[in-house]
Amino acid sequence: MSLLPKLPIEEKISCETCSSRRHAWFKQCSQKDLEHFQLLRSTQTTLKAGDYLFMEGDTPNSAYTLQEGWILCFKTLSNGQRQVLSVAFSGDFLGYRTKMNQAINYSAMAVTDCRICSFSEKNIIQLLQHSPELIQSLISIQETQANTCRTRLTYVGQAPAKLKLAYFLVDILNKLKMRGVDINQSIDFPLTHEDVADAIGITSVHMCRVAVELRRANIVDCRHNHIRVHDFEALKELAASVF
Amino acid sequence: MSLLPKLPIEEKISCETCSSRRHAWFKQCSQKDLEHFQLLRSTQTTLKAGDYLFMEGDTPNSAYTLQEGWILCFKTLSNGQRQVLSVAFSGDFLGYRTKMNQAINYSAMAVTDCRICSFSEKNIIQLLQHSPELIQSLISIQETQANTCRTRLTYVGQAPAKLKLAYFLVDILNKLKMRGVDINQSIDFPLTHEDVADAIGITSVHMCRVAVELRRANIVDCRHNHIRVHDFEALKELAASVF
DNA sequence: CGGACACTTGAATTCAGTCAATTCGCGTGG
DNA sequence: CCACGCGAATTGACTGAATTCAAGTGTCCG
Repeated sequence: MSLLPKLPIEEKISCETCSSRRHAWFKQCSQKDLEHFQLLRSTQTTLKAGDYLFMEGDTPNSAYTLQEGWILCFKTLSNGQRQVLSVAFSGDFLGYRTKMNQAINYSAMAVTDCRICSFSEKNIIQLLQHSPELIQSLISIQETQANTCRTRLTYVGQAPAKLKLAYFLVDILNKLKMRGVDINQSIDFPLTHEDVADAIGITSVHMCRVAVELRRANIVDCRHNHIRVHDFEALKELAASVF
Repeated sequence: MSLLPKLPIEEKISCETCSSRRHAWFKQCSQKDLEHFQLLRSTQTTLKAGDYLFMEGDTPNSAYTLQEGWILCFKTLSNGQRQVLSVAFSGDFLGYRTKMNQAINYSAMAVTDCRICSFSEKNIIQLLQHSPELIQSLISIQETQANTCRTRLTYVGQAPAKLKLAYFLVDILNKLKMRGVDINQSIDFPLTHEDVADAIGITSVHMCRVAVELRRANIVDCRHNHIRVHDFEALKELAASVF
């Protein structure tokens, strides 16, 4: 069995019942707006683990709301290294550019099977014209993404590896928690040591050493597609010690 | 004499004649809109080198357009280290948040004397309601800032010190060039080695070593408030080799 | 049960950090 | 105009965190 249950090619899910709704672009919409919103949804698709939603240099004419699954956004360097920019979860909005005909400058790859909702440029423009709250929400999403990136830049630039890892994990655990995951038991965690290493700017070998250290300290055990938090308080304390 | 001529406490400059206009939020405004814009400008102020525009944790009720001068945005860590997030120039828009009553999570400090144009939250809201192009422009500004941050994160996380420095300098030189500075001669450069080091995630001692290396290679000489580019092509080539 | 990939570990190396001592350059005040 | 003082830049010696290389071992999944 794969990590997460394969997503059936199922009937389209309505916006109203979509599990990602609480975290998505349209979280503040009224019932009436939601109906309109749904009409302008272009397509609903699935990705298999390993598939790209888009690649650096692509010019996708849509933006995407991730309904279910994990997606990794990253930039690739000329020497083949990656910098993971963000991990996207249910509700996250990806691929939007002010000018959709301009190339996107990072890649997005599914790390698990995913279900995704697409909006064409045309429909996005119509939605934005229709609803001022959606504009507000879009600006707010961009702001959040920028803040996350600034924070990441800060700890990647300045903190030692152990704290980078702690901060990164707390960040992800909080997001999972908000989505109803019980972090007191073993959780599906589809990122490899290498994925995490690329996110916090260290090598996978060093990532492993630091991971071992946190495990031996009985704080958190993170490997083989699972994470088990033994002492969230201690982990949060480590993370908090950065700022 | 100070690095840059002291800014006289002069008469308010009109938006129309403001030197930052070409790079600013309102760069696409019509003549008519510009007049309206100017009416809603709240105040025009000056900062002395070293002054804070705002500090992490503040809740300024205005956003700012930098008219003239250099401003450094940075986050501070608990151990006293800084991560410089961006260097702002003429035309850059600072301090905006979707909810202006929420605290800002980084600081902005003048590194030279600056002239600044403020917009109160109330007036920003009115401007945005008045002009859809301003909304568009705001989203576009946010997008650019996020892209810059993602790029910085990538090279800070993955590149060796020499390439980080090259990329950072090319970035700044390009911005200066866009603002009409002739980069073929010695240029005012008010950042210390320490400022640059904090931007690219290394120590000032190591920054110095790398700076010496680039100088000995006859590529660029950067110290004591001046930068002199000897071989911009070579510098750009170094920077380009990151991605 | 076997193959692939993820993870682990050790040893050697290297890039960058730390500490400390000068030197340099600029602005101030005599 | 020169001397002084201070912050910035430089240098050397040493330390240390993280990388590299290489050889395992463990786990998952078909």
